[in-house]
Amino acid sequence: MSTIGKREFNSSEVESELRRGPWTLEEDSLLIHYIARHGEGRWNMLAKSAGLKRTGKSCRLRWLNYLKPDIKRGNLTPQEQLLILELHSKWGNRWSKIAQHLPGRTDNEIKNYWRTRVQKQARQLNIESGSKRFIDAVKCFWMPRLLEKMEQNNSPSSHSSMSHTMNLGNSGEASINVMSSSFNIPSMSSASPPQRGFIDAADHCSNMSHPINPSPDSFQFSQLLEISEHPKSLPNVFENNVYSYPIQDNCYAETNNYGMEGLNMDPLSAVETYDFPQFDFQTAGSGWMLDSMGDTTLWNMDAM
DNA sequence: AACAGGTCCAACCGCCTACGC
DNA sequence: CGCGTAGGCGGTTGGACCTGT
Repeated sequence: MSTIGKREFNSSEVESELRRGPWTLEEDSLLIHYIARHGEGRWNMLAKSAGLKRTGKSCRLRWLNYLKPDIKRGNLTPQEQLLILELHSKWGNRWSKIAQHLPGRTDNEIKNYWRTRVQKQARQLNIESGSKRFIDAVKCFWMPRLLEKMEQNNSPSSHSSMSHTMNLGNSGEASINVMSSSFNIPSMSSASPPQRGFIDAADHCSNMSHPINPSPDSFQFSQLLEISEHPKSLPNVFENNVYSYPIQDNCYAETNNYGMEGLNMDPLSAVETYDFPQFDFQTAGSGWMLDSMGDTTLWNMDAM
């Protein structure tokens, strides 16, 4: 056994001079060209045949997370963030499963997003990120805000709601248009007494019990996104800001109108009327959530 | 300019499962 | 059934980069 840097290597690793750490352009090129000619799979053999001094695992990871042509780069869109939040509330840390529903995004990227942004957010709010409270808080506050942001991005000069229909295709695939103004998120200014905080609002959300079919007066976001655990095909999820998922054949019937008249989505009335007695962030001012939505990423709490 | 602390993400690690023998 | 191997997954880490002082 010998030591290189902080890590110990066994003799076979040293003998075969396996490389570790960042990939060089030359290595990337070797891998890309080899896969272009011979395809993916049999990674250990591939590594040897391609002349790479890397483990098969390392090659696979490099290809899947970085080199594959359809990998999307750059910040996650609000739509993608929204979908991650929803899917995580549904499936937990099943990153690869979640990634299947975000074409071009890798499980690693989603995992990193969750750990660096979402968990950080939860820490700052003193909520366990996997807890029901946090999920409820996400559904009550951040999902509506993301939806609003999506709407703003979609039609920056208008406050009109996006059009929303759902088309069930022949193959069991459906496109779901999201009508942000159609969510009956409990209005904080009316449904909750003053001086109640973020957590209480989350509790309020969690106390809403709904049947599978949304009623005009009550609807939870998760009911909108009944996504098949076994997609029949990789969907183009966010084309033209329209959700498009393969869904189970027997779900959804009435989705184009949730009767959300009177919904109070005004962030000021929803948030500013509250202080947050349980959290330190109340000292940051009442515009914290607005500030957090000012960036392209939801979880920018620098303003706090 | 220099430094410290924080953030982000590519890459690695260990564990698990599937599969072939 | 037991064993070895490959591939896949989620968790963790190292270091480059960014930001504030």
